[in-house]
Amino acid sequence: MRTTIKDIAELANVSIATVSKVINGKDSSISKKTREKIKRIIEEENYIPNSVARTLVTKQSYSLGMIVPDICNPFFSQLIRGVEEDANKKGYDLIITNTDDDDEKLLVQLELMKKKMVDGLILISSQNSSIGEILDDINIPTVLVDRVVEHRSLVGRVEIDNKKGGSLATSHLIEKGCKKIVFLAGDIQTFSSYQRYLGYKSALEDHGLKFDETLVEFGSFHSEFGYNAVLSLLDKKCSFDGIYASNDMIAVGAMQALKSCGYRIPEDIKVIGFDDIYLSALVTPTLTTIHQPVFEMGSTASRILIDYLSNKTKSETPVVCFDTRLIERESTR
Amino acid sequence: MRTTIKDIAELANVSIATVSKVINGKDSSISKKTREKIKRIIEEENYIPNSVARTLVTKQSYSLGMIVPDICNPFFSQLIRGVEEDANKKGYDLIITNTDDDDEKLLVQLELMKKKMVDGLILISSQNSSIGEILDDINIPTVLVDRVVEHRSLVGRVEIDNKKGGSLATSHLIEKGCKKIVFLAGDIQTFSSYQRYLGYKSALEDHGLKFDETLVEFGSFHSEFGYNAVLSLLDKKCSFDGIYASNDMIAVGAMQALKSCGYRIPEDIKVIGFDDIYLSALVTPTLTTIHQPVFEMGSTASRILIDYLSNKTKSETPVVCFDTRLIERESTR
DNA sequence: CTGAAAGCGCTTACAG
DNA sequence: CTGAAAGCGCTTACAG
Repeated sequence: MRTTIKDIAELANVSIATVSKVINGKDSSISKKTREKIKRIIEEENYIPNSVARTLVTKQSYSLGMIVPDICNPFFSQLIRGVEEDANKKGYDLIITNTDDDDEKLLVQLELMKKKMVDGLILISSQNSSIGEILDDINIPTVLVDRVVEHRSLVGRVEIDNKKGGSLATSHLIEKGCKKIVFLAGDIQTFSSYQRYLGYKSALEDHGLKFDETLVEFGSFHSEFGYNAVLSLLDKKCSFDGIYASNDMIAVGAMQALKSCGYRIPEDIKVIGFDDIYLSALVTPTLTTIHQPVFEMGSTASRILIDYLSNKTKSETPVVCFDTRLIERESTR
Repeated sequence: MRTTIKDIAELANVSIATVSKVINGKDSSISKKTREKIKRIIEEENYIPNSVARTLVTKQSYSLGMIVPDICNPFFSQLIRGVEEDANKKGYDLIITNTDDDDEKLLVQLELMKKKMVDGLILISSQNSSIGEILDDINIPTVLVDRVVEHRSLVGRVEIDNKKGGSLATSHLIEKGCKKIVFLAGDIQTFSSYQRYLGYKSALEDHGLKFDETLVEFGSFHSEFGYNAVLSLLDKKCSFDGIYASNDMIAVGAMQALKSCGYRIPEDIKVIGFDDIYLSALVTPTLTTIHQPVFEMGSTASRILIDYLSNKTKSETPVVCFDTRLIERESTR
């Protein structure tokens, strides 16, 4: 049987209340002698307090839930690292789940977070209109990253200016001489992707280029989509000289397809991505992209959430918007 | 205030015992009428049972702990996906932490798992001699992936034949004409890396090549190590015509360094990795590597663990050893 | 068919 | 300086 507070109390000939006080450092009133005796016994017995019991009475689990679309996308694994960095430092741990952009899964996972009594939630969800209501029901303090869903337990948002980033990317291709720029949108239902799409359109307009909807492809955020979309465009004899992808995974898939069809990057077709995952510096040619400070975004999300949990003063909901910047690499040089 | 079982009981005019029974499907003795009434009220109130309270009494949390070195390495994020696939299907969720190969962190995380009452553990730890004792203390049913640490709560292992894989990789380079093969070992303290090292040595011997310790570099499992190790070897005017890296991240870093110094892959120097993470098919040239069925390894680890938790019959500790195979790509063609 | 009561391992307000 | 007691939200053996 596992050692409990009762065992420690018996061994020390004190009450469990006294043991509890020294465990929690509320021992200013406890004599030095008993305090040290209890500490010694805890040490000897390798006693680890049961935080499940503790959570039940204090209503604080010191766990945060983190729900991401896909842990295998380096953008999200880095984001997790950022959250972890801040949260662990403050004594919180993380329960992480993947939605695969599936709202059914999201719902199950939100209920899981409720069951497990997480103190707060860091969420990169879908944007479906029903999500707001569900979050209202669940009612756990939530920080959104790169998403916008209004609901009553929202305590902060961390984001970048996706429209500006999209415009930056598109303008860069135009300045490099591209006239017919494909946009690989990924899932346009996603807030950030839609904003990047708007940025694409506005940059075209700013430079006097006509928007051509046959140059836009919709799909998911994986490299397979980029690969297949490019093949399908080439198959349709669509001609283009630049590709702007909504994230780096898509861009990398697109580059693969181009190379397999004998196109040279950047000579024949230039490619730009979005996110600046480490992968983009490792592929050949290295990928020009829009950098997001992803680690910092994660730690900021955690900081906002834990600040809220510590103060419970629901002041203005903070929205932190990070700057993006263009990282020019070989794929557009 | 959150809805509790007491609220539901009051609304239904029954005792909490009765509500508990219908929640848990132990309602064969409950009249259809009360059962349906209770279900309706649960629905109406959006009642989600508090699993923290449940865990405290049943001693089952339906959570598994999973401790990996680095969630950002695609090998581990894929492994997590494999575990998740099996575990979620069976009603278990995951608490995931990163050790960064730091034993201090590992210790804290093991205590966390104990505190949180996880039912079992899937562990990719370091191999330090003290870990066995610590695991004895912690005493949570554990499945090890790609590691060997004897302890009393070990319930299974999932692995590959790393020595054979290492030999396969090295032999491939030799058959492709390499005479001086560098081994980028990563952290040789790691069981799998050491086995891969033994495979390297034995393949050299089998082919009548002399082992040369100046061709072996030790470090970590990141691309930075591969990059720096190659630069340092070149700096020392060390000559070589093949590189075998202990994982793909290292190999990719090594390729970068080679390319930046003007070497052609595979014409001047051939490169082979280990793991077959998705990245290896995306870099240029594409990377020859030793494939591990990582997703399946994850789901198998989960299956073994949950089987044990369901039966508690500690029969023979199962050890599942998966086959590896060579994936030939451009980097050795 | 239903419920009262004990108990899981803790914390905390209160009494002495 | 220390402890008895109530309570957190559940489950379960038992009684009726």
